[in-house]
Amino acid sequence: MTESEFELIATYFTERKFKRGDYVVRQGIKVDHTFFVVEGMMKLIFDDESGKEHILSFAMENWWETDYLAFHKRTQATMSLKCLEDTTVICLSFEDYHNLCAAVSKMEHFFLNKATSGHLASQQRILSLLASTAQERYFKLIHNYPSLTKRVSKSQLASYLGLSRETLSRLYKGK
Amino acid sequence: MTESEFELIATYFTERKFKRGDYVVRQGIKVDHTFFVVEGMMKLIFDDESGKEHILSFAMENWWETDYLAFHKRTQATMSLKCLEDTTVICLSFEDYHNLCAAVSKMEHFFLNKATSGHLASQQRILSLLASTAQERYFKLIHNYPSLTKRVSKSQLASYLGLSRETLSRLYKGK
DNA sequence: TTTTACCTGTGACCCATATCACATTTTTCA
DNA sequence: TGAAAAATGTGATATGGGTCACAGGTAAAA
Repeated sequence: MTESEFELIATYFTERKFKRGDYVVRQGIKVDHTFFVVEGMMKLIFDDESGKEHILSFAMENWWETDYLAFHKRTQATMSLKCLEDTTVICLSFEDYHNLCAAVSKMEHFFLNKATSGHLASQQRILSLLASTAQERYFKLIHNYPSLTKRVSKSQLASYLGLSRETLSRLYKGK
Repeated sequence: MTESEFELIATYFTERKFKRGDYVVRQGIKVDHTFFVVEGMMKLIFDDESGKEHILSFAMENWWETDYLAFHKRTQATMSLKCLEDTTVICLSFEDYHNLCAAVSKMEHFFLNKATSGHLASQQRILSLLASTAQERYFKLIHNYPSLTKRVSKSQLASYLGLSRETLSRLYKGK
């Protein structure tokens, strides 16, 4: 990517800073942007009717995240994006996302790669939900993302894995 | 899309026909192609150590499917793609996939859309595995894909939903 | 530094779903 | 068309993981 391409691309972006606990996207509110994490960490969550929170993903440095369904369908969020740490993001609006793809085919290629690997990762997660026990899923997670387990609480991990914090706590007796 | 674009694109594709029960991709064998379903139906499955089959997706007409992880990483399949009906597919090799994207930016755009919607669908499925009961998942499925439930057996649906066929059978007493 | 909120572990008990076993019906294809 | 294979329903029983409850620990914020 050349200097001039980089400068062009930079004009599409806006930087914003959030505090731990802040919502970047909130359930019920229209989603106009997708966000790139420069520094910090967020979680993409769904709060169900019973008040339970489910974690769809953790977004760390260099990840793009938003409520993609709402972003692409131009609707209200059904999920929220909440900061687990003070976080700096770069914002890209829906319009600019498409303008950028049209203007710079390298960016379209880049987003294709992102979408593909996102799809792959989700598929692997579905597989582990279908085929693995709670224990296997937990050990696979700490094996594949050791840094994650150092940055988030056990309760958060439990919610990501789809189990109760009590059950997670019982999985590593003496481990 | 113009006539000449269409003709160019067509040169990248090869048609193949398979019988019900045939494997299009087989666990352990290198994956060189992605497949577009012209007619028929396939399932993407993972067979675990205990011999249990898990269904990752059903590929019906107009869907692209393969073991994407193996396809993109240029490795052996960890999943299989098996025909549920006699099926006609169009094959696109890894090389041609990239050549085509580079040659025809509309195709790259098209694949970006596919990957994005694939990612969205997977995310919704993860959410339903995390947040919904077996019953809710089953009723959501027949609501969202009524045609699917008419083409595949209950055991296959159970496997897709991540539950035993016995449990599925007990979910619709009087329904 | 103190207060307050959040996080973690653990026991007791419960329930949704799995497993096993068997009978019956439906579909496939030779 | 007839035999073999696959799909389905249903009872009995087992179990992984959830829920509730409480206590002690750790971190954040005023």
